[in-house]
Amino acid sequence: MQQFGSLLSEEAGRAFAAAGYDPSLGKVQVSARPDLCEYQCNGAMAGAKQYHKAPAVIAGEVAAFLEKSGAFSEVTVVNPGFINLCVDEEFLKNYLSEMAGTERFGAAGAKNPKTVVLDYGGPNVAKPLHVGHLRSAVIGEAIKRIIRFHGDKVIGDIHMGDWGLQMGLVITELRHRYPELPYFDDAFEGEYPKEAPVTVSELEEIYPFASAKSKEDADYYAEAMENTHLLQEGKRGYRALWEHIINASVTDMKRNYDHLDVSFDLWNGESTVNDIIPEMVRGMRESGIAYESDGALVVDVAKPEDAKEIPPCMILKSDGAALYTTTDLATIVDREKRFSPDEIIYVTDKRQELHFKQVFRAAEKCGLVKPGTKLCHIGFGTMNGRDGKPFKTREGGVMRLETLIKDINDEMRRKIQTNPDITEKEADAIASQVALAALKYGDLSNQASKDYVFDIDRFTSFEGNTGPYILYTMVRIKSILARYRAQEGKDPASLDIRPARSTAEKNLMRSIAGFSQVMDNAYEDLAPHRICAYIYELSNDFNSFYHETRILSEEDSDRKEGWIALLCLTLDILETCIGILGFSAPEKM
RNA sequence: GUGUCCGUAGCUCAGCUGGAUAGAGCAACGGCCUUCUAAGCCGUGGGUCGGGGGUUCGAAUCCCUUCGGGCACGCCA
Repeated sequence: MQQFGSLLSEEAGRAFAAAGYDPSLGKVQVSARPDLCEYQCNGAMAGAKQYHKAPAVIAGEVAAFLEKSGAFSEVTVVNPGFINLCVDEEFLKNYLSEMAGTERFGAAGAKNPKTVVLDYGGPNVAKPLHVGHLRSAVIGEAIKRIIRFHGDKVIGDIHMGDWGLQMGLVITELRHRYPELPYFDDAFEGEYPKEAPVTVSELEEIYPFASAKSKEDADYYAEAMENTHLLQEGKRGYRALWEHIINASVTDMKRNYDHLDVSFDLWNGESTVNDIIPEMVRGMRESGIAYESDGALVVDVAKPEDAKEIPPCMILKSDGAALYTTTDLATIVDREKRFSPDEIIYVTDKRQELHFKQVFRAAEKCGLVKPGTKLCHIGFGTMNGRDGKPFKTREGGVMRLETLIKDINDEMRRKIQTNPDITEKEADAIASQVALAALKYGDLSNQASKDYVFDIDRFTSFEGNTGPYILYTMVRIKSILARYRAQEGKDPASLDIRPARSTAEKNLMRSIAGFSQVMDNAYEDLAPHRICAYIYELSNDFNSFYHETRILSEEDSDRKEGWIALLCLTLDILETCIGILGFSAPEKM
């Protein structure tokens, strides 16, 4: 089914055509002046030049036809040539009824479903998840669901950092601390222990320690480089140790991502593609695209139209070792081979923009993807503290994701417990549910590409444009529907909406009608914040309607049923939207 | 230095494919609970859209310029 806006535009287009003008002028949009009208069409002004006529004259001629269309209850022409419109209540009602009975509430959906690989998350093995990993997970998950809702096939890949110097550092430090372990005994030929020699929390301590040490101690650094190399070459003991580290780390990651309701289809990492690097590099060399420069192997990716010359994409270091770029390119090869995707989308910090530009150009130039494959980087901004600087703990350190989530949960539990209807037992589950909404909505309601200020007090507030406010609205609706079911014994979903009788009711209905357009826009721009803005507006419209309407005590059962049906649809839309954003609503809060 | 993104109310943010009087929330102030969750609703005050130029009937939105800030810029990831 069609978008409501385009349905109205089509009506207006017909009127323009009937009056002898280009139908494409009949673009109808939501009015910027709600005090004057509900929708507006500015086509008369746009067409004035083309037809050498005063806009008001054109508007007048078109309006005469619009009045007959049946879609509008009011058509007025205002200088210099605005056509102001109110939608017909019956027309609106019919649209909502159709929505209620249509899959995805009439959102268009993919005509030719694409296959998309979504690369997000990007945690590093042996390093604790910290707040810097939050945005990729939250935004990536929402984008995955937006694309999936649209009907495309999405494969979400966590793309772990499990293969670089960091692994060499950890192994080096372990070797220093526990030289007696069989992994470090080159003569050892037996089976390595099943149990990991270190715990996750120990790993988390080891990495920063080793990293710091490598910066001061050149010999240590060289040793780590060597060990990285040996690992990548496949040294048996190191591989076994590495497996332990991966397993311990992944288990821990899964737990963290579960708490965020973020899940991945693939748990691949940089190591996944290690074995295909040599062949890829050989191909690049043989084609002559990759060449030696200062001892390193590079691919030129500069284009004449660039404002600034882009440095070549480095494939191999002068010592022959692979880099971040190398594994990213090999990952593209792997994805192409396994999924032949139409599009690969990366959700990472925006500071990696240049890196991805280089990788994408190199991939295209070397033919690693089939022509026409879209490679897209969605760069997000930094999460800052209230001082506007990158978010830190009070002591100035990096805050662990777990700590952050716990803080929000605690704060939310404190608030939830003030509701006397909620038992201590229920409070925990409800608190973490609402806390997740607060956290995700706080992030997603901002434009992804911009930096944003993380303010726990603001996000967990139940007032204003917050996750909890949206959930509260939904809880109110749920509560009414539950009471209705109990009182009348009828299924609210079986009822039909009636034409609006008040402004607030009509506003709510008009907001609902805008759903598919919002979803399409969010999909086009891969912009979760549009969905946030939409549900906030929808919630406001509902709350206004709610306030002036006593639903359950309404005597006129016809009206009451219409309202219940409207509530049902409102809730369904909200559920769908927050589901896409990646959180859910409790029954009470 | 070069490139790039950003600058909108005291604070946090929308709006940017050009359209009427630039919108929310927080904070401030004033109303509304014997009635479906007042975690709400209704209202008031608050702005040279960083500055300057240009294009246009019309600019927060497009172009140029300038100031201020973030970020990136071959052997890290």
